[in-house]
Amino acid sequence: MHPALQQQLEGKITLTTEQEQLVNSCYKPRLTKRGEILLEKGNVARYLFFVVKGCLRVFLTKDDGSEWTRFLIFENHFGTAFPSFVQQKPSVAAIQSMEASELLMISRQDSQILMQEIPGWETMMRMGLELDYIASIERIESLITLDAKERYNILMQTQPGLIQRLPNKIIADYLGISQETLSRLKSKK
Amino acid sequence: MHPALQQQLEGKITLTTEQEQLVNSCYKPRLTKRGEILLEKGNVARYLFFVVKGCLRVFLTKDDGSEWTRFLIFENHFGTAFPSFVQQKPSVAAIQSMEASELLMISRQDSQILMQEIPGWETMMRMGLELDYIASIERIESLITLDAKERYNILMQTQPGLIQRLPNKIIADYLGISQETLSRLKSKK
DNA sequence: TAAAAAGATTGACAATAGTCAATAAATCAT
DNA sequence: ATGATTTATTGACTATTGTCAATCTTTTTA
Repeated sequence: MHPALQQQLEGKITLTTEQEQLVNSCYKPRLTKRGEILLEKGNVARYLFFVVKGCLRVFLTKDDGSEWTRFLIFENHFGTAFPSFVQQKPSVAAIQSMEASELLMISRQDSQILMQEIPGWETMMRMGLELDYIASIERIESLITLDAKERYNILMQTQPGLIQRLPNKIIADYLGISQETLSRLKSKK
Repeated sequence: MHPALQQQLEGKITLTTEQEQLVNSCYKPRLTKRGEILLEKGNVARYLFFVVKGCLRVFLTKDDGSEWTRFLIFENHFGTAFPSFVQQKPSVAAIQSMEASELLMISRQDSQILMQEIPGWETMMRMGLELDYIASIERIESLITLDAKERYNILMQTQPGLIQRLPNKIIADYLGISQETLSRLKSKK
């Protein structure tokens, strides 16, 4: 099993040899180039991605060409265009690799097989889901209660690496502001 | 079993008599008055609520007295101050009954007992969680991609009942705008 | 390394939304 | 019903953020 995945399971679940083989057969490795599109808007998100190395972004596009970053997925985290993946319907969001990345990917069907076949796997997934949901609740809170500057300050405190690693434009999208506004915030504070 | 809860389980899970008794012993009924506080900020959210009749709101308060509605929970939906409930830590949000309401409530511990004891219960919870998470992702999208007027129009299309039922102030909080702005949007469109 | 491309900053102005205050309307309780 | 309280609307002004354009900087690539 991939060591990064192994580490992810540590303390949460212990697998028999057969179970480990099943897990291995479900997760497919994938390498991406910087900028590579993993899912186009309008297609169904067939895979859940685990980022071993690199960074993905899930983003929205409008007809006028503007873009909005819905989520960023860093090392040792799972992510995908979630509504599309769960409901297996066309995605409104696209997924792009922000850096040359190393991924493990699993289909919805295989994910369900693991939940059925491996006792404790669904519990692990459910608990992961709870944490993702909590993170998204906290993002909603910051969007409705804070102004742009406060949101930026919090991001700097909680995810300083993110700011160094990604272009301004992406961070601005993620915060729900224009890149010019972000640029001005940075000089002000 | 309460018919509203029964209906909720329909098509998702079938219970034996013993299982049904276990479920019944876990869900406690509660009646609330309009305006009643079910959880104060700073306390741990011990219960997940199922709204049989009425409406709850989960809201944030700041020191200056301003309030923000994080979530609204209507008939036949589950909800609570989720981060606090899952992690059993003090809540930043409070919960209030917006109308005289009829609720069923279950503790985190009892919820876990049901997931352990009843095959399929955790799957049902996990799938419910997926849908809640999707709803929150869509709310994030609307907050970062749409302006106040667009958000209000969508709310009017998707939840017209909500607008008639709740005071302006609450809807404004929920949309992340001031009540004056909401009042102006309503006359404009 | 130089040219080209992409990204970041800054200025000027416009648009959106917030705040404070006054008034009007609706709801509640006696 | 009626006075009291809460809620909603409107006006005037302010603050925040967005847009467009120009310039500067960094990164890529040939």
